[in-house]
Amino acid sequence: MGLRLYNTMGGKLEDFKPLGDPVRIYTCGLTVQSEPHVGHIRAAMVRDTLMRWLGHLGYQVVALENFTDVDDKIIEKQKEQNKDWRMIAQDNIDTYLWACDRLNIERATFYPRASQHIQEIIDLVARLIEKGFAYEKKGDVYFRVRKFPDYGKLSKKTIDELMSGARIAPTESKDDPLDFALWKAAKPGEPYWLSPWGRGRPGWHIECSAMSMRYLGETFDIHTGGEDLIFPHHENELAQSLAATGKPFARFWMHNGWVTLTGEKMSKSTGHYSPIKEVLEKYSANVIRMFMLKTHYRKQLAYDDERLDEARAALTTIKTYLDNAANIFREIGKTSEPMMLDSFTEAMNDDLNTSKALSIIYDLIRKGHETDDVNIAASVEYYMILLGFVKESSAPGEPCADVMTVLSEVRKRLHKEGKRELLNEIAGDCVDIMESKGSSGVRTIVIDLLMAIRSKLRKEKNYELADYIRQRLLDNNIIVDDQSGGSTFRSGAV
RNA sequence: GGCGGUAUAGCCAAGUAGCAAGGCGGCGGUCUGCAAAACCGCUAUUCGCCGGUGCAAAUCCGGCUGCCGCCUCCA
Repeated sequence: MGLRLYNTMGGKLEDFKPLGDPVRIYTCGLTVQSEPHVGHIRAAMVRDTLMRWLGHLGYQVVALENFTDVDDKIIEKQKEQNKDWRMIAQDNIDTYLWACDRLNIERATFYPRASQHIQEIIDLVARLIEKGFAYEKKGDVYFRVRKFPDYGKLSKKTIDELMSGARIAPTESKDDPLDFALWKAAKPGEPYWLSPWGRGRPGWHIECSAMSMRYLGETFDIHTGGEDLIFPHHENELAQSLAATGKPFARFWMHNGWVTLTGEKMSKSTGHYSPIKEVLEKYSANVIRMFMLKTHYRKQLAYDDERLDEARAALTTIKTYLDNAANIFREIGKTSEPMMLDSFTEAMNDDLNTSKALSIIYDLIRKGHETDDVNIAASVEYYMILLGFVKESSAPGEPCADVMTVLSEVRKRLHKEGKRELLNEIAGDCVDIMESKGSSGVRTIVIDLLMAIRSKLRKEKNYELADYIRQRLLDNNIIVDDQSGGSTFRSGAV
């Protein structure tokens, strides 16, 4: 059974077969009027997981993620902050991409911006007017919703249902309350571009149609985004695209559940959100990824420090297993045959069931404890990387000032206590360790040396100094574990 | 009001008909100079409530209730 994805259009799981190679994906990115929060990151994480899994299945992927950098809200911000809208947009884009990189979220192939595709937008609007799906009123252009028979199909709404809540803002001059703006006339002081309808700017929705057509073609494979975009954004995007081209638009619509904070949906318009910048100060990329992957992407996800702490604990279990395995096997290496690949594949093929995929990793770890098979450890590592977790490595050149300081303190104390013999042995140990750890970084070598010293001290029952070394390493976030077969160390941070 | 989603152990969370994955926490144990970690074992006779269809239901059908959301800007 191949990949199956839940398609909002149709509301059920469907077999995924791409139109061709590469698979073409469009992700509705941010309207960049304020800082990115955890909810935005979840949407990006879904695209990331999807891209990684498609890559694993052997597909090439071209993914677009847009920035809507000109809209009503950002113009408001410009007035409020007395700061050019372009600078507001750029700041938020910078923060967002910085966060994505920190989180090991694979970059999309392109990040097109609305403001840089005005010509495509104007052309598309003109095309809709020509076909009779749009009309101009006082410099505004509106999409005539009733002209489009399938309107409401994606969001499962009918024209009648929508009518009850529809309203016309006093400034608008639509023929019908349901019609939406494709192009908006500029008011004094607002950014504008010249168009056949006078000075104006794009409405919301039209930029996504214009940019997806420009880069992916009129029909593409998968459209992703947050569930809150289904209506009106995606409904409108779909209507105007279909109306313009007469061809199918996105074949799959994938929508992720939103992130809540204290029980309510995160939303930048209400100010009720956790900025990703702040979250990244408290939690590592891997912890945040674990937090998100533990829950299926279509479900609501409650943001809460307790949940993040729990994710950290869950991640630590895996990390400790891998660290211990690395100590036992010296090197885990890459696996050519990951174990339980069928189960893992089945889980991921089932609409990216990362929750189930993670449970397979834990099953492997339990097996790993029973059998000490290096391929189990290699498999665990393989799956973790496949899910986008960052592998921590002690790369050569890694800063080692912290542990060098500890070593120098220990030497001084040994001098003071007159442990001449031990000091002599250390010189020999140092050479041995360097020879055996050839490819490791200096930091690892220094820690190994400290561990060797400590073992000798423990044999001499000099627990005071042994405990001192353990404490000083802990101060530097290195945890020492004394096990029956010998002592090991691991990094405390995850 | 209309529409959509959701309800599984102390908490989080998979599971769409055949004896309820996994994680966190808790409890007990092994190891141990101490500590920590690690490991092992235990931790839902039951899946919001009521009714129905099946040999069989957390899973299907009907009704009810709670929570969240959309219908206006939102990932």
